Amino acid sequence: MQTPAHAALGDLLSYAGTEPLVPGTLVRVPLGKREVLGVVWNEPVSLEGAEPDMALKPVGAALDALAPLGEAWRDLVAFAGRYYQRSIGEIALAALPPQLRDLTTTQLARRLKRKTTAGPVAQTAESANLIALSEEQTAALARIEAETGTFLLVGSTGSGKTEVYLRCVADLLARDPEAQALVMVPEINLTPQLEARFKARFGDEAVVSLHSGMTNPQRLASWLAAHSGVARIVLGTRMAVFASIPGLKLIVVDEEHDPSYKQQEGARYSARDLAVWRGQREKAKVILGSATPSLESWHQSRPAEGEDPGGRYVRLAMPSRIGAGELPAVRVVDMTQQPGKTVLSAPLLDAIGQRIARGEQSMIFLNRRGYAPVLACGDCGWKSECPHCSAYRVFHKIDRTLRCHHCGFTERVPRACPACGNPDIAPVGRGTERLEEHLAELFAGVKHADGSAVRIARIDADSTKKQGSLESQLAAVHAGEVDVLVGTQMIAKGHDFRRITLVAAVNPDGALFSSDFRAPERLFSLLMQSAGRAGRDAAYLAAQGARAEMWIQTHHAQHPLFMALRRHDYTSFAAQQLEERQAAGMPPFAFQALLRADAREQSVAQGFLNLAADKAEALPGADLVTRYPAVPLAIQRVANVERAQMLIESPSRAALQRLLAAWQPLLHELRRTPEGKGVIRWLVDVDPHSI
DNA sequence: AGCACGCCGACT
DNA sequence: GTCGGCGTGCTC
Repeated sequence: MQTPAHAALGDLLSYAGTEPLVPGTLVRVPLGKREVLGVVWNEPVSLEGAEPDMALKPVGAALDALAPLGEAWRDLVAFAGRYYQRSIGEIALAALPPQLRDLTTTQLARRLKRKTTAGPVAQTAESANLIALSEEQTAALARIEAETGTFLLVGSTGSGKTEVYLRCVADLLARDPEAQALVMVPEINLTPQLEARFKARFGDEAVVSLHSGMTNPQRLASWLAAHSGVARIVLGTRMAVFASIPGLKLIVVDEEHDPSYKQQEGARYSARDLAVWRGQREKAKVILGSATPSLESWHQSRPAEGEDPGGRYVRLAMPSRIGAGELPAVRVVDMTQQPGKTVLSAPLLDAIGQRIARGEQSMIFLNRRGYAPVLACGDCGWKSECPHCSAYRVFHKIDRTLRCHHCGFTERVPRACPACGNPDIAPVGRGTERLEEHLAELFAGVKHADGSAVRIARIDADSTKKQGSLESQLAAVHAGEVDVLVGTQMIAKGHDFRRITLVAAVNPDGALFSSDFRAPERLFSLLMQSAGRAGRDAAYLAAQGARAEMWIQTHHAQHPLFMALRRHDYTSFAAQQLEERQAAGMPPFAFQALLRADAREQSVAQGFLNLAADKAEALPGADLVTRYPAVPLAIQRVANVERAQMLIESPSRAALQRLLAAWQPLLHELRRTPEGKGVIRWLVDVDPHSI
């Protein structure tokens, strides 16, 4: 009998019981002074005749009103624990709804009584009059129906990927009355609209959501519905990959390239990768959908050629837009040809002005919140550094504060330079607030035909802090109450704005020469996705006689990334990136992990990592795994904690896994030695996203 | 992760 | 003289 556990606690704990319990049964067990939730993990072992080396505590009450968690689920949890170097207990506990932890057996029984029968999926109004599929959709659907395994559905924005998901789910549910489907999206913001679409098609009863924005009782209810089979469709964010879904036959991972699928704290799992594993384990089909797939998935779906045996995913292409205009024309403005300090180039301003005149909307991206990223003194060189982090505090003009985006440290803006008293301290660079202000000044004199003023709006993490404010701001845009929308990448995802005919990225150059080798991939995908926001409604475009445009302002107009973007050519961009990755021996041609350590002193953190690397020398798999020297993180200090990391890389995933598994106990041990003294925490990040 | 035990500063 | 700070250690 076993319980969940944490960190240094052995993976599984043993308890004594009088009745044999089926693996997967939820139980309450004593742990120290507390009673906690546990999951029976293995078949019970008889201790008759054997002398126990430790007094076992008795297992507590079983939550037997609930069906035991299935073997497939336990395998998934065990695999995730193994692969991402965490204890089974940590994964299992994170996978279960929090409320299950403090519910008594009787409370649970009461909740279960409410609803336990899976109703037939209702024929709803919408499903009666479906529009015809395009040829591409029909072809993709036919192959998904005919084949098994993992599919990579490559469809441009507006090609109707969601409709393909809906049809696959519909076919599955109609064919198999027990079957269930899991549909994942990268962000919470995207769940309401997807939920609405699925409920319109399949009825309210059949669909539940699972994401961290839900209250505990809601999560428990959804989880129970999935576990009992009542819910035929489970929608959710990355956490949903761990839901207990006994009838699972289909998994959809929408926008599979999205970095949000990778958990960035605790157990650092990739929900997309686990979805593929889970699909294989449970013989469920997996559909990975994207307009710009991750290079990993793209590589996995390569067609066989010559010696190359090809990838393991079936690649399905849907290049055409449906019911939407053609893809927007991409205009690249060479900022080296513009007057110095130009923020918005004349041709871009002109294009925005024309749209305002026609009553169309424009959207401008700037991936930087606040008014200015730095405040600086021209006399003494003082800059708005954060006293606790190796980063500048951002100037937020709205509430006159300097805010550190890393540790949250906030102060009122000083009246004069804190170092030399010079009253003339100035913002350097620009964020969304300043861009919004700039636009308002530029268009202050411009009026609509009816004499009303031009309306500029801003959507970013600051403007949407309040509950529901994102929704209301989006609604204002939909209602046509906004002419120009400024925002961070928050507005690049999802949302169909029918009247937006121009999208602009005003300063995307940062990612071109980033030290992170994935930065170009992310930028390309973000720009493609942004371009996809424009001209989504063909009828509107036709009525306006307009063509949608995507504008890029750059100092590197000849960069191959922009060249490919102009042609909407993901394929050649991916080919070029993969070639570079292969030449440099980087993912997907190699497998990586990061070992990270935090300490008060950088030298302590690095010392711990380097010593750990020495210890790894003798471990199995070490000869196939490269360990690089420990280095400080890009933002070295956050909240007065120094951070260091070490990259570990191997052409063999198995060798990397073997080494990490053997390393784990040594690392725990090392922390107890004098060298590990000052280490605040350490962690392993398998398949890290940013390095 | 909790929740103990355990040894040093400002309060009834 | 105690209340309480969080450093270190244990939980089948």
